[in-house]
Amino acid sequence: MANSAQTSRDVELVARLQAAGYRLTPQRLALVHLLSRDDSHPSADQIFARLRAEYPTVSLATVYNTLDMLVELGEALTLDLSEGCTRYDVRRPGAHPHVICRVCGRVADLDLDGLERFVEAARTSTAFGDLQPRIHFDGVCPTCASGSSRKPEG
Amino acid sequence: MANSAQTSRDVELVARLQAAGYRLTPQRLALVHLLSRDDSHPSADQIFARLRAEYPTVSLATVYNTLDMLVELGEALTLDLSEGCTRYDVRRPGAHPHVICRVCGRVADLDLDGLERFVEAARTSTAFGDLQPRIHFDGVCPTCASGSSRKPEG
DNA sequence: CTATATGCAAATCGTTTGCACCTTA
DNA sequence: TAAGGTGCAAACGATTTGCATATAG
Repeated sequence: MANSAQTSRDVELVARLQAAGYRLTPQRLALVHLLSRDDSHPSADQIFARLRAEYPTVSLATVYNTLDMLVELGEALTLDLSEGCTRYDVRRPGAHPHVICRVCGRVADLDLDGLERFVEAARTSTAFGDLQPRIHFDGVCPTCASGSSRKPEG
Repeated sequence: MANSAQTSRDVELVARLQAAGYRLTPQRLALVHLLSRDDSHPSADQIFARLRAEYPTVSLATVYNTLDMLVELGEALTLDLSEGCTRYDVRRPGAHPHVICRVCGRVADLDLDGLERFVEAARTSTAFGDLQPRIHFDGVCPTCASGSSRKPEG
């Protein structure tokens, strides 16, 4: 247990899984442990690769299964950022805006004043009901903007 | 020409293509004509099917090529709505919010007061630069909410 | 013990690509 | 006629699925 300090999110997730009647398999525990500490908004593939490093027998199918399970429980947020793959936010499962760097793909959470007001404006502007916001901004992160690995403009 | 009345968008697009040095092939003209009148935010597949109805020899590859071309010219907006395929908005190419029905997939444009203010708030809240908003809301359209084809709640 | 998970490999499906043949300008 | 497009079919890559084996409770 030396290298597996637990975060409160970690404990919370395990409790949720158990409460929902899911079996606590080693694969799930390892995944939850990893995800509760990872704020990079990783894709399934990235999660798979990282998990494999400490757990060489896990399969990609199990990663997908567990992610689906977390999404179902409302404990994971899916991000469709037009990259060709879905990325996941397990640390902050409530819907919130993100920024993604169009050069390197880095994703960051965004806390915006006026978000509530904005969503409220949407609710009163459409006949559609039960609205859930999906908000992100494409941009260029400071590292890429400073030309570290690629020029800022084409 | 009886059934091919032109919209101003149609004419505008043809002019843009020509000005950009693209050849005006029959396939491109048919596609542009169709897209400039279609406000359903169709996917490439749907566009392909509709185009085939009047033009049985077009290929899906040409549909993708032409869409890419329009996106490059800034004349088409891509929408990634977590449906497993990209949808396109060629009628209003400027970035704007959308609503999508999570039951039937219908998409509608959304005009929101305070959008500028909101985007401005985002620009001042992150170190990322050159932000482009990607905003949509999942919801339930009036038709689906009224239970026409499925119950509103699980 | 047995319902549930896992791992593997094959299947799916949207999108992209390679290439020989056409066509616009 | 020559640069650029087209259609077809094969290739790709993310995700899903079927199924025999393993295991949590």
